[in-house]
Amino acid sequence: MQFDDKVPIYYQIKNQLYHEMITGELEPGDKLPAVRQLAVDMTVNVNTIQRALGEMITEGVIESQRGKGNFVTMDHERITQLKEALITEQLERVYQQLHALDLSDEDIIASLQNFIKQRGEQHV
Amino acid sequence: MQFDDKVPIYYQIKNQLYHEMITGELEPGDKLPAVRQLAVDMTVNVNTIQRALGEMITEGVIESQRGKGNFVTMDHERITQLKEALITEQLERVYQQLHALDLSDEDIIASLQNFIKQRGEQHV
DNA sequence: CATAGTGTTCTATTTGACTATTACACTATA
DNA sequence: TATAGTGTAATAGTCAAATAGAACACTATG
Repeated sequence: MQFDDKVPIYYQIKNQLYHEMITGELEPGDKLPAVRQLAVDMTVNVNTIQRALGEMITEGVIESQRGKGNFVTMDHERITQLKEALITEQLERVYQQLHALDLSDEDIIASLQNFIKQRGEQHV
Repeated sequence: MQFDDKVPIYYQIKNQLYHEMITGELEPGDKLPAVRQLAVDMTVNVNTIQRALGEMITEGVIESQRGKGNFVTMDHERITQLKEALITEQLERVYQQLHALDLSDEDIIASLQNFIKQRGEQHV
């Protein structure tokens, strides 16, 4: 896995796992790979995995069972909330940033539409 | 100035200065505040300012004159390129992130439009 | 009950970011 | 030419993130 060296790795791991939970790659009740396996997969130290999981356990999206493994919460509602929160967070950020670059609301939408359009043309 | 503790401060300072150059708060040829003044304004150490400016000097957007001060490049073209690059960077990132959250191209545009609409209603 | 597979905890070490402080180099000007 | 205002550089110290490695606690199972 490749990381952005401007953001803590444990933080990026959290986001990665969030994504898997939201896209359904990981479903409620699913068992996560063992921490040592995750560490290997992500070419990262076990402690770093533990740090990411620790926060997610505190947040209630993952439940840990000593000796058994780590499991995605059965609380579907929580996953839904998580997705909404992540989306809003992203939109909020890009809005703030582009607004700071002097783009109006209309400019922002137009530039995104244009970006996606061009992207579509490139990736055919 | 408030910083996001997930990203290096010197990096956020660079972005702040970029923004000022792009919005016209700082124009080509303008003299920047003295490094010690910037340090006070941003409640940050001089070395941290220096680190940010150092990179911007390397990039060619700021020119330093020992004993005189730091100045925004006279190269308008460079500023324009900078703005384009920053916008694309933001769009690229939000697109990747929302795409990873299973949103289609249409979903992404719709959610942004909806976000801006709701925001407009709130901030009246 | 031994063993393998889990999560958990702890200590030690390294690295990058940031701060604090001081000194140095150059420019403008009273 | 002295002084104030600038950028530049160097040293030392603190802190958080990450790594490495070991040990411990619990569960399942042959």
